[in-house]
Amino acid sequence: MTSPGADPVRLAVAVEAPLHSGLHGPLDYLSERPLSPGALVRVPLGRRDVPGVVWTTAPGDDEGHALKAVTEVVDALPPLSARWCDLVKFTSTYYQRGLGEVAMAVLPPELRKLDNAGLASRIAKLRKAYDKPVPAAPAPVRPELTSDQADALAKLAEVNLPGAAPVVLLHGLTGSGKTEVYLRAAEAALAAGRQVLVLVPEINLTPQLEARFAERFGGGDTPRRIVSLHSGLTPAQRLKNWLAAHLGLADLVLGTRLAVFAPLPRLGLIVVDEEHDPSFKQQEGARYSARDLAVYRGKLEGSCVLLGSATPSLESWQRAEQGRYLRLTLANRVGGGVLPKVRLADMNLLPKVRGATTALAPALVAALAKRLERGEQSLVFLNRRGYAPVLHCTDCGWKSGCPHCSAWRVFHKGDRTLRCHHCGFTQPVPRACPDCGNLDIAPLGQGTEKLEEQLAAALPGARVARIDADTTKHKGALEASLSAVHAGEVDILVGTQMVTKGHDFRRITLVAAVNPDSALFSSDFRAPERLFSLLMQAAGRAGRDAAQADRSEMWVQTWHPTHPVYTALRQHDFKAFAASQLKEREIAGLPPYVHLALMRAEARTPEAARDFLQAAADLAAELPGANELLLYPPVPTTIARVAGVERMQMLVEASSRPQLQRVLSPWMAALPSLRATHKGVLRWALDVDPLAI
DNA sequence: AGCACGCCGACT
DNA sequence: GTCGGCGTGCTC
Repeated sequence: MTSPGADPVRLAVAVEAPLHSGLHGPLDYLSERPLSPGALVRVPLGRRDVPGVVWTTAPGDDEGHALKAVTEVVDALPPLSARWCDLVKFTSTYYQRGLGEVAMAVLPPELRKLDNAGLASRIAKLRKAYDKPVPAAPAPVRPELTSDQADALAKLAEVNLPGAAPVVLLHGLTGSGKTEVYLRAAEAALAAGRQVLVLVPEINLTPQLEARFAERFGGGDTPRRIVSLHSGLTPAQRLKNWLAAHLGLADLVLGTRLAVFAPLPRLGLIVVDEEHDPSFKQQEGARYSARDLAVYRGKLEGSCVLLGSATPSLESWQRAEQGRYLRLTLANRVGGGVLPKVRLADMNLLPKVRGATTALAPALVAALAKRLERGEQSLVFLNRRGYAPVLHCTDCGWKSGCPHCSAWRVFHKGDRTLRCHHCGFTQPVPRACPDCGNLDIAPLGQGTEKLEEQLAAALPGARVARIDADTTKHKGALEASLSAVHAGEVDILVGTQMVTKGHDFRRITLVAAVNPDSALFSSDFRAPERLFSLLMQAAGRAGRDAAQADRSEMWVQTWHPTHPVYTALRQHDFKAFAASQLKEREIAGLPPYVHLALMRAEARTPEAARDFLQAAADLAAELPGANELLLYPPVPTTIARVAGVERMQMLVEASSRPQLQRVLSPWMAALPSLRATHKGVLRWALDVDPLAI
């Protein structure tokens, strides 16, 4: 193989080597011929043959020990760009995961299995399908811009100069036409010959937005190729779309968080829709925030990043306040519609019946009845499925706990089961109390099943339907329920938060949140922000039809009517809410004023998990820069035991990102040594910038 | 994490 | 005799 005079080249290759193996960073191999960084290869690792990405190359003077040779060079694939490698490297160091692990996790799984020949044939097929002439489609009709949209786009054009790579926060309330701004910004990027990346929080939201982009850019004189990237695609489809992006054949890539790693040779614009959405944070492996990586990638690629939301994250909002992001505002609904009037039902003022407050405020029932009379629809929202969150024995006090988790099992009346929503443990409802035999076991609290009953009882004759994870388990069930709503076969729709996102119910003039207070007292410091966002989103479901907008209402039942969340909601005032929340975060010493990482450990016993975390803290305290950190004592996680595994966590705080980052690498490198002395620990994980603590 | 080696118990 | 249980150790 070796031609005379050609020296072997030494390569550092990023391969998937587990963290605990002690193999960090790329591994060294030899190649008979020079290879460029970003090339896909197969290399021997132990007794296996694994895929890897060439990271760096160096002249081949060997330093003593013999290196193994690369098994295969996947020439068929053009090398990944230096910028792509930079994004992967950043993700690896910032979120503390192995370089190769990150690189392999963000490549399509199918790619790792293919050899040169297989890949070459896929690529050939893909190129042929484009070359094919596209049937002529009518040129798109572009809607007239509102003055808000026109202003925003003018300002965007002012800052989006070549090389400027601005980050723009588009604050636009529901129905104000954010999508049209995305479309126009995309149009400009496409016209300049660049590719556009659009990130959405959920797979369900991709088809809708994809259709909007296809309608605008799929036809006309220069039809554009649009592909989607998310985990719902078949492996073959995902590979195909990924290749189309990488080869520059796709002009628009639309996808969920993993699409932030799509290789795009001519990237010109990144749109992050609903940028505040928690789904952008990956919750396993490298726990990256796709929104934050999009901002980093924009800088890297010299691309404009457009972050859009009706209720921006406080992190993005603060950066806009500081002038680091440009803020553009869409304050009015397209077509002159108004947001529904918000009405608070103060539960403290309701009379008690047999010591208990009625579940539905009479004023809300009256408002629902009015909708029935007028033939309009209502949406009643409760973020808790099942009939009741817990059963209890009125005699001995027994409660329906889960034997494997530190959580209650939920009573589902539909199939008469007790179900644990954390580990899935399900049993038939006992006829009598398992502890004392008493026959009087009663449900406590309220879920969507019960709410459905209560509404039917309060409004005889109303056609009530329920949409939640339980009613939509079977394929097509969600679509069937939604079309029943659209066909006007339902008067009152009961649902969990899955009904609050995206759907365009034209005949709904009332949205009610029955028990939103529960979110206010969760351990999650972002709970008020999330609740506000959720309620704003829910409010946006009402009065979508401009003709009905003025008599649309959002009802909120609450025991805390003076809470800032509800005050701000009533005034539709995100700015005031953000200001008050940021003030609170500053006083409490929470992000974005401090920077956090959360170390979690799982073990058979809480003591083993705690001892491990304590030992990890002792290790951290020895590292240079440790005096800049605040290490909190280990505490049990919110649900301490899930499926028989005990979970503890330890918070690490620093006043700046560099201070935090400085200690993380040596700390994570030192941890595997604790395995020997802490054998009870099943696993540990670090979450940088955790969503909840 | 894989994947193999290795050193003990129950089967054709 | 060997098939296979999973403890232990290694991977540029």
